[in-house]
Amino acid sequence: MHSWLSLDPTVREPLFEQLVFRLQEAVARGDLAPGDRVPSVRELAGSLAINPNTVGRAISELVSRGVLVRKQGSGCFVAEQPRLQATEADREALRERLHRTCVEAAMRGLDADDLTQALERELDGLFRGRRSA
Amino acid sequence: MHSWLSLDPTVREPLFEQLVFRLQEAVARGDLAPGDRVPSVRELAGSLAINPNTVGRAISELVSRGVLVRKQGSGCFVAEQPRLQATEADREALRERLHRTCVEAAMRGLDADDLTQALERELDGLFRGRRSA
DNA sequence: TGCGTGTCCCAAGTGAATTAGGACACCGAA
DNA sequence: TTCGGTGTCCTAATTCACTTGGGACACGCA
Repeated sequence: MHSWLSLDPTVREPLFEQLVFRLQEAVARGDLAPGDRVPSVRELAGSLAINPNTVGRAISELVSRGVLVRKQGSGCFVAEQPRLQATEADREALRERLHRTCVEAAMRGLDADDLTQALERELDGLFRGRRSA
Repeated sequence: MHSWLSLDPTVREPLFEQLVFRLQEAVARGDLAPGDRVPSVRELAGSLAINPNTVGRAISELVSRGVLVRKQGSGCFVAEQPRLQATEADREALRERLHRTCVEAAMRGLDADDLTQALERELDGLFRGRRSA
């Protein structure tokens, strides 16, 4: 179960951040649809062999982002209606992230075409059939 | 001096990684051209108010990436000839980074067009006049 | 009522990052 | 040659986030 989840303890990225990303990835890909119930904190902790507190921290992060909602006594669920519109802070964060990606890529011999093509492929895999307008 | 440098101690990103990126950014923008001398370890440490060892670590990272070269007794310089071609590992790292960026963006209400446009703007600012082929 | 759920708290261990101080080898100019 | 500036390396100590372990409480549902 939870085959869409797997954490790497050897990487420097904190476990809770890895879990945050994995859960977002599952939602983005549709493995977890709006309204779906997320495995319980203790269940996730058991199958991932990590501490329930660490799972709870990841869940809290996603709740604060509006990706998940909590129901005291019942469990956590994927938000029924995903974020409608991004904030200016979100767009600024995206710019900063892409800026870093471009600089790192340029220093490793990659050019503009490499970046454009790589992004296109990623978008094809993720937004297939949901491209806006 | 060194107006192209500024570190933020409040952010969780390690100082030496921030410095690595800032130096790469300076090279990518042309603030530091191939052959230019980088301020000395002790000078940089002084103006940034950080430990010389931390600066040395950042320099070492860039030397191992081929961005800088060291000259014992003279100083560090921007490599005369930048990386010619990227390795497969570089491309894989780029894919992974873009994948994360796309998932994060999707969870915040941004769509494919937002990503494409943001990348285009970034490339315009960075690769202006150097687009390949 | 009872069980499973999320939530919260506190203490301890672990590891990376950073600092501090010192020492050495090399280059170039006086 | 001498000397100052440079990169390089080492060790110790500090700081802080992450993670764990254990326990406790409130809530919802059968």
